[in-house]
Amino acid sequence: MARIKTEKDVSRRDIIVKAAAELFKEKGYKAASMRDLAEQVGVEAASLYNHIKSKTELLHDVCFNVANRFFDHINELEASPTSTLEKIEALIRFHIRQMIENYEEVLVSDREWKHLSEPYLSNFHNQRRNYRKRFAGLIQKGVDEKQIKNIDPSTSVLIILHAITGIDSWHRSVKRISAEELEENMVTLFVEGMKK
Amino acid sequence: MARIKTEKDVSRRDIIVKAAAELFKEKGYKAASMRDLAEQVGVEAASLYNHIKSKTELLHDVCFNVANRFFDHINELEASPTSTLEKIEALIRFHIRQMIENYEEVLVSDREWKHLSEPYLSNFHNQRRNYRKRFAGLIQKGVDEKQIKNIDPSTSVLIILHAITGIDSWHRSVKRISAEELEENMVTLFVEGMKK
DNA sequence: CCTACCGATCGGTAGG
DNA sequence: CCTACCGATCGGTAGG
Repeated sequence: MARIKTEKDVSRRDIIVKAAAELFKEKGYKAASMRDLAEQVGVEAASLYNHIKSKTELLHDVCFNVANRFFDHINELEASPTSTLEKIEALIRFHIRQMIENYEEVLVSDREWKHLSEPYLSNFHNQRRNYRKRFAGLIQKGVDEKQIKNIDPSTSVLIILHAITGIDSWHRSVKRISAEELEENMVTLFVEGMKK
Repeated sequence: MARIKTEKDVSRRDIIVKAAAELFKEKGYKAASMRDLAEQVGVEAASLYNHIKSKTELLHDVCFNVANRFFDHINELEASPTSTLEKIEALIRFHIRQMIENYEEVLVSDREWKHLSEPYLSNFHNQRRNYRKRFAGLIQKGVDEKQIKNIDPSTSVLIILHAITGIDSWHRSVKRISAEELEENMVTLFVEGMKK
């Protein structure tokens, strides 16, 4: 008789993936051991394998969850009837919010994806380049429309994306400014900095 | 009879440290093995230990070399008779140039320092916080002098520093813009973005 | 600088 | 979900 997946199976797995994201973020993928993860979840290391296939599968899940979220957003955005500058601002705001609400997964996806194994490694790498190319395309359009200073689009994308991942320390900051303030601070620095 | 260090000893060690920086940058500290490093240097793994004490010592060397360079610079800068805005711009330009000329060491120092062991870990961590506090202090001063928009200084420092480390991909970029263009692009985005 | 080898730790499996 | 355990790989040492 085939085993039927209960809801408990699903949520148990989700707990493991979430804990893995935290652990990978804190220690890095290689330095985080399955025994660490098991301890955090409250089981023996061997028991994890009733819910997952491998350590690399955990990394895969985190990376592609994040990637899919960003792709869904940029697909929607490109189809929307807004101005180029509005699209760029929306893209920046989405990245900031993802970092605020979801920073562990986002950081793991950003920093640890190189530890993926093939064919997922190439796949992820290509998606990443595609996304950045589309982002740069929007900035190029803004330059062409003379709404944005004459800056190099792909460099700007790199700078902006890395700047946003930089706010991870904000989470641990003692005298925290609010998420709203943070977002406005960043948009000021970038969008105003780019505008003609 | 005590062994006397010849010049060849010194340069051999330097070669190992340099190769370690490249390897740590490429694979991450944990994923880079001493056997990888030995292969790159062209000896057996055991032979490395005639020149170094441990793997962690290599990381220590890279991290503190970089940290010292930045500290020397900010010390000199703070003592110089220039305006606040000039100091901030000089600081940004120094970071950019370090990334362009020296990016492997800088990136390892930035990304892998958490794998240092005590007491160096705490030491490095404190230095890092001190440096950023002084950088934020300069921005605060710029705000007080009404030369800079009313942004949160410590958030701005985070954003700026991460943005600059973001240009590491620029090294691998196909249609490279020049280092000078890159620097001007970044200064445009930041300094202009901050100015009132 | 090499050969030989160590104890520890890793991801993962067998079997219940 | 656990106990018991595997082969591989790690950083590092001994001895020459």
